[in-house]
Amino acid sequence: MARPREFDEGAVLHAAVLCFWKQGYEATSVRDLVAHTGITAASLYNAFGDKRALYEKALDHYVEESIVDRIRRCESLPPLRAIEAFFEEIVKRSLNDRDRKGCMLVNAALDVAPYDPAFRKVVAGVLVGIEAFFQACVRTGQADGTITRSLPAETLAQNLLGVLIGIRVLARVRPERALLEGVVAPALARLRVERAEIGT
Amino acid sequence: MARPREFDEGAVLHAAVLCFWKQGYEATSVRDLVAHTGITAASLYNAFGDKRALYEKALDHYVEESIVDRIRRCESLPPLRAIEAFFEEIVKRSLNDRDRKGCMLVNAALDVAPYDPAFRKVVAGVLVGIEAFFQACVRTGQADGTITRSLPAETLAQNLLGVLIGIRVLARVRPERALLEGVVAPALARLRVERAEIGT
DNA sequence: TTCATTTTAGTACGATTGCTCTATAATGCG
DNA sequence: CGCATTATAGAGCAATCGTACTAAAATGAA
Repeated sequence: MARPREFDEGAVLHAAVLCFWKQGYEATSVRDLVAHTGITAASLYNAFGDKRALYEKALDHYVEESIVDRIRRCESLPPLRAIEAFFEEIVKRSLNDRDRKGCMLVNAALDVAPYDPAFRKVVAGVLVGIEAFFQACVRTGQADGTITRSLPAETLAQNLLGVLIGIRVLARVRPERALLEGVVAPALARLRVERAEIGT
Repeated sequence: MARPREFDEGAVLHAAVLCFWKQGYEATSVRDLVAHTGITAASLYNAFGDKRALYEKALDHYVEESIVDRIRRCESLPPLRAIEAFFEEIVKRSLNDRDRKGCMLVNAALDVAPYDPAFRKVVAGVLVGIEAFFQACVRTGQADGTITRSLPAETLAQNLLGVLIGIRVLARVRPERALLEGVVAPALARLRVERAEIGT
């Protein structure tokens, strides 16, 4: 047939994720990518298309192995616990994030989404998925009495999504444990059933 | 003495704000700035220094006339009402933001702050100021009984800051009224005193 | 008026950008 | 073994980047 590839596609994609994640789309040059992936520009263009196409694949890769995976790990827990575990992991990751990369998806929301309708759709779609995860948790919790019914599940889920994004942005500027936990605490406290609510 | 300036410094700064706000720091070229401010590159460098210095002045300008001004307008209201009015304005502005510029400060938090310690300090400082505004409102409201005492003022203020940033980011990708109002609603509902709490 | 000083205008510089081209290398099929 | 096909290597392209430079223009002081 033809000459075989000398690089591992997954490894190259992972390296590309790191570049785009750390520096953003515009600030990452094709030469950066060449240096960090270890393959030449020709191979890169041949295998992934242009810079934009590579970014798209890198973002997909990130979403799949970071966000989708986290949701999968959490959604088997009891509903309230799932939401708590989700945020615990987010706060922990944000505080261990030494070079303050934040979340690549949230970065993409301000970096590429506003200037490219296709990217906006991708980012919006993933955010809808996260919101759906929260909403499913809340709905289940409301049914079994572990989560408050004082507000609709949609509304509570939307609030959780907003808080999540807020933490991810805030952590890149003020990565302080007390602050991040302070942002989360009222959102979680709000989910728990009030004493006055029990039995209604 | 010497030849006088032919341009209005404030007008030029305003045009520069629009450029950086709409496109971000990297994506705005000096030629863009020249085109939109109406002055030449030489005048620009002479009056404001390099691109980075101009961005810094533009960000200051934005913060002063957009954020500081909003806080000033709200802080004369009753505490709970001040917070409500603040978020009402944010949601309204986000929905009227046809080209999805979002908030220049929040944009700066992901655009320049992570890569420039000086900018990070500026952004962090303004965020601390917003948090202080929320905290002052909550504290006053807790004192006069209009805001819940079930959580510390610091924590509630931190949550409000996170929600604020979340809305600003979310609005650039999914500028839907129901979503933005859904993000805010639980945060505000949380502030109000519960029936069970009255008289404690 | 002459001078010192600053702004303006336009051009141009070196560096970097995303991307392409040509040439060579490596494979399986017939 | 050729042959078709794809991958790799590295140089190089036009465009754009931030910035600097030179020359002309406009002022108040002397």
